[in-house]
Amino acid sequence: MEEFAAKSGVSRPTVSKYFNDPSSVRASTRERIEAALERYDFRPNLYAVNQNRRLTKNIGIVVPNLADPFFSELARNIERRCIDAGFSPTTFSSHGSREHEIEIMDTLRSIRPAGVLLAPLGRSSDRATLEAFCKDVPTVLFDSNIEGIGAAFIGSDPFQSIPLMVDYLCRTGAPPCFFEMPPVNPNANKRRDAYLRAMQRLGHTPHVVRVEGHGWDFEDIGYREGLRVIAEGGLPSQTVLCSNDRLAIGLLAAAYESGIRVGITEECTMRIAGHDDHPFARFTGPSLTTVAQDYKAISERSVETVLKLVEGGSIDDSARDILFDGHLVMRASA
Amino acid sequence: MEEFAAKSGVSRPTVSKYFNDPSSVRASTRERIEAALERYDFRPNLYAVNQNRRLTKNIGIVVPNLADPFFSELARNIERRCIDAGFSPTTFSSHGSREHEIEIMDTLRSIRPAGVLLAPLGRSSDRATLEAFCKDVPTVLFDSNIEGIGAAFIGSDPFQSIPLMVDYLCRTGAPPCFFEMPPVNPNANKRRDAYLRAMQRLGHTPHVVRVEGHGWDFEDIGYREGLRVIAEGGLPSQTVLCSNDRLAIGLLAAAYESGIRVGITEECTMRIAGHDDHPFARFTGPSLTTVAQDYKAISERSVETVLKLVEGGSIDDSARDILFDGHLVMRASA
DNA sequence: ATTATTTTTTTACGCGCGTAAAATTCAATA
DNA sequence: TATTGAATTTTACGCGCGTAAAAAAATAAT
Repeated sequence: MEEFAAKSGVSRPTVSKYFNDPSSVRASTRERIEAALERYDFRPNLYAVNQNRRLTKNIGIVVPNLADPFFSELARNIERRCIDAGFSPTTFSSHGSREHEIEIMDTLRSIRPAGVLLAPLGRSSDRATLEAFCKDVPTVLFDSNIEGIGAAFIGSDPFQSIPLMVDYLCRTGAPPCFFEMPPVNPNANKRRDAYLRAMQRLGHTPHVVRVEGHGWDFEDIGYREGLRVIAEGGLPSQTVLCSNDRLAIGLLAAAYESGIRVGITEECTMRIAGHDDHPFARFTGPSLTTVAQDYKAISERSVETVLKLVEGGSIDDSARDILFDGHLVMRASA
Repeated sequence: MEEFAAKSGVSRPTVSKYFNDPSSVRASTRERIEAALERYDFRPNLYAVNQNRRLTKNIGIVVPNLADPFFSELARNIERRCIDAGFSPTTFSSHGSREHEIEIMDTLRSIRPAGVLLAPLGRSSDRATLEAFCKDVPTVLFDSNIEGIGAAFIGSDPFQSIPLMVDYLCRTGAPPCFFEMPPVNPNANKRRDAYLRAMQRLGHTPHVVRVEGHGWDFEDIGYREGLRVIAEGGLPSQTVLCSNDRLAIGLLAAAYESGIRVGITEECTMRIAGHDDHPFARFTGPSLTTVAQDYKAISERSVETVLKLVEGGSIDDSARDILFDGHLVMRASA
């Protein structure tokens, strides 16, 4: 930087200032630096910069499972917004495991992030670890909430989205049963509760089909348990609302294999709906009717919130928990 | 570290040495450091470490599209192996765009990686950029090759895997046509060529169905163009070998929507096969018959190779291009 | 007990930059 | 032209560590 400053005819601290904020130097100075930049393509050493800055420009993003296209899309969206705001996002995946999540918190500390966007595992999370982390680093939770942790939470409102789907299903055919696996996070519980409430409000008897399974191979659980439940004739209703799209995708596969026609048309004997609008939901056979989460709003608000924290702002209570509405995506399966 | 060294009763350089390789200090010294570590949980500042090391322990991983579970799995596998070898992997996704790929190369330079594992976009890649990069940083290509770039290439052998599938399809029914989109990388071309060759060898007339479409939304292309081709009755054979699984997933959706029964059983009028054993291929309706790439072997060898380069080894010609065999995964669709 | 070897300590330097305070220059205003 | 305030430069310091060379200490071999 010393050399480069000489080449551009300004002092080193001025160059340093330029790289931290080009608009903070006089226009004529800026031109000189940028002219030199063309010729020598100098760039500050990332490690030296981060070692000396009071606060890095790093933003950590943590999702429970990057192999899930839902989180992959969400993470990508968030990354882009961070970059546009002049920050350096780094995404981590907990791979559905508590140990990984803890490991990531440790790694995060070592990169000294200005802020973190965390979609926690949920039930598998180690509360103490996350709590300690959030005390040290400005952290915003998204997708899945853990009470009392993080400066804010941004997600979807199951008590809006689930009734939306239940209403639709009841209006267009038999009232749905609810297909779920042991909950991995609070969302799953809330979705079930929202289902129960919505059914009761409409005067229908709710039926929850809880199948076995653990881990994050949701499709596999939906498929295996779907095969079993169908074979045993154990579905209390031929309209099935699944706790999430991935489970629904598995159940669709099971139905297909069992020779059951799924869909809204006359000749079909079963209806299956999901929740989330998973990127693959368009390409199942039949295409999956679902409730779309508002990716855009969630990622936008999450980044906004964490950046506000980073810049020293505080979150007032009205913005602590933000829940966005989902919207119905009607396709062929229900 | 100064303080911590005092607490553990050894000198700072000794502590530094310990963190670089715990086995490089005497056992008694090591115990004293680790005892102190329990009480004070000190950890070296990542940025200071990386600024001063001749070579960082960073490994860059670049894939064309992390939203594709195929690459997501591959990347995860590679990451784990890097960590186990004592390195710090960071994964980047080009998101299917040339600009992103170039941007990533730039970012990579700034983290001064010891080595890089690169699955290039292929045709959209900027050759000059990659070439320049590989000259500066030990780089191993995987999945998709670009002639003359990188120290080695690790991938699958389409001239083994495609004939495997073609043989199977011909043996069990009508010879397949080949369903492809404009190739995004050399793999796609090689797969088509391998198909042509395999058909000729078996004495059948090959038919390539090339549909329009660009970008990395393969399912969408398979679906939209599938619908069109089916409606126009344009498939030269009712057995279709798709260039990759994602295209096949789209085509399956199109067939379903067109009321065509796909599968190997009597009542089915169409067979569809894919290539890659995409994580979702098990859950399509019907489940997708495909050729599995050897994830494990590819990731293992890729990491081995780049680490060898990093540690100063050189790659002899016999290891420059490594192609692993795929294996047939027979499911319901063909 | 002496020598040879390994490990550790001491000493010293430098990595490439951020940052703070004081001194200086500059452009715009009065 | 004098004044003022902002922008810049100068000066100086420190971040937290790696690393090299020489000196000292501990261990192993003779």
